[in-house]
Amino acid sequence: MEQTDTALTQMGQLERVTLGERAYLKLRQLIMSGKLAPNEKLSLRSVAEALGVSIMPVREAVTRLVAEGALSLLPNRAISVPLMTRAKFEELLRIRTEIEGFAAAEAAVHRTSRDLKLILDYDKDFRDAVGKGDSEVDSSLQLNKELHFAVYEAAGSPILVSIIEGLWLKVGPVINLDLRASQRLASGNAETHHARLVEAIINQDGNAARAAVVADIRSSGEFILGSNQLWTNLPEPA
Amino acid sequence: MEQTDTALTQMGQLERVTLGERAYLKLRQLIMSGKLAPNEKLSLRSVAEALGVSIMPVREAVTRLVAEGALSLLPNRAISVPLMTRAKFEELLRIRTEIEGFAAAEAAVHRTSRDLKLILDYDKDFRDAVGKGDSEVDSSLQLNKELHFAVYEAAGSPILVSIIEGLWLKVGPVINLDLRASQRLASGNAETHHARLVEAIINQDGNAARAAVVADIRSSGEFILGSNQLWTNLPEPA
DNA sequence: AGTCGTGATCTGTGATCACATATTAACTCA
DNA sequence: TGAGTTAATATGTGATCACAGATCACGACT
Repeated sequence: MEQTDTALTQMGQLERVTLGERAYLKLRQLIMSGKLAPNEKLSLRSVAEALGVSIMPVREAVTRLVAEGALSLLPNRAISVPLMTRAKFEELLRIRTEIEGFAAAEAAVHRTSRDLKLILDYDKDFRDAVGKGDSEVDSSLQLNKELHFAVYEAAGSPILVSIIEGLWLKVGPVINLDLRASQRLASGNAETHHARLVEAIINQDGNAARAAVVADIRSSGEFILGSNQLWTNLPEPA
Repeated sequence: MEQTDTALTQMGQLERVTLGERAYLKLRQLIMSGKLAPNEKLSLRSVAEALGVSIMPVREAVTRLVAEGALSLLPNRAISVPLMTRAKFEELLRIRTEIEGFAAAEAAVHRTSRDLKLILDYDKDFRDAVGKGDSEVDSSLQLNKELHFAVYEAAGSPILVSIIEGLWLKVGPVINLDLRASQRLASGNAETHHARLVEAIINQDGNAARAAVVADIRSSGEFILGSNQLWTNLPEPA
């Protein structure tokens, strides 16, 4: 079974992406970027038709997303984007500060120079996008996400990253729906927090990195808590 | 829409458990309790036959478990219980101490008297089961789990609990497979840590609760790291 | 008008079929 | 005896069918 290190052994397996996986990624992206509004309902068949596949792959994707809490399966057999309550949002905020703070601290300590370079790049891209103003809100939100995850990846713990992805998936719709409306108010703080975060990671200062991430999360969280009166009392849509 | 409070309004919805859900719970329990050994392979059709259903519910269950990392989908189209490496086990240990420690601290602060009563009950049951010796290893492991989760539930954060469930699901096979062999060595420490944990929760001392849980996790973790040479280098079975 | 039944339509769930691909068995040839 | 090849079996993935239950629209009756 042993082989000399030929080109064959290095070729790497060509990835098999099933339709279910692609449907999952597509829906996931839609949800996380806020393209699907909370309480929006969707059906297997309509999504399947939109994606040009049968309902089977969609079933698989929806099953996963429901298991992760990114979609909700109402007792009436209806699939919907779960609507956020103030209490749940605050719960997520508490958990995120703890876990993402931990990840940032680990990242600061364990980062490689490669990690650092990536983080610096994303930070620069983010500042550029924000500088361009409202025309780049979508991409600046995207870059904000990529910067955060570049940091979390640097912690060298895939499991931790996947946990955080799950949290962002839950909080994604509200964050993006809200911040897209008025990005400017929050982005000013974001740049400050990001600067502190990057500096902490450069200095490999775990506590400072944690503090910066916590402040960033709290800042955007409080902004949304203050600006959005919608989901405070919204049991049912009109 | 408003109704007087008649028997109809109190009846409560009768829960709808799909076959897929039941298959998921069954497999999940098997995995978490170590009944399925790491690297054990299983097929949709064989599981379906064992459960007396078609493969559809099994597909759904397996899909979820794979998404949670509790099962692994090999590139050869084979479903297997993922085998643990030393590095991954240590990674899980680090994450668990952080997250479960946080949950315990929150629990100590936010617990109600109802929560406390439940925790005390489970603690007593656990000590009883351990006292009965090796005949009760399975139930003492089960009670250990229930005690831990009674604590985590007391934090009042369902999302946090589900995250921890995911971690136990990943770490379950190894833990149970190993501890079942020689429960006695670890349980002595466990009782000590549990006692400290319970006391901290009584006193609503968050830091002490966190320290106790962290010590408990580290203790059992190091026991397994020391006793089990298996998965250090086990790329393939015979 | 307001309420209740009734039919049509749409929903998720489960079973079955179809298929490309892996795994294994048997076999051939050296 | 052993390597290479072929036939057979088993696998996950995807599509389609069947069905119970939910939703909605329309109409009848009070």
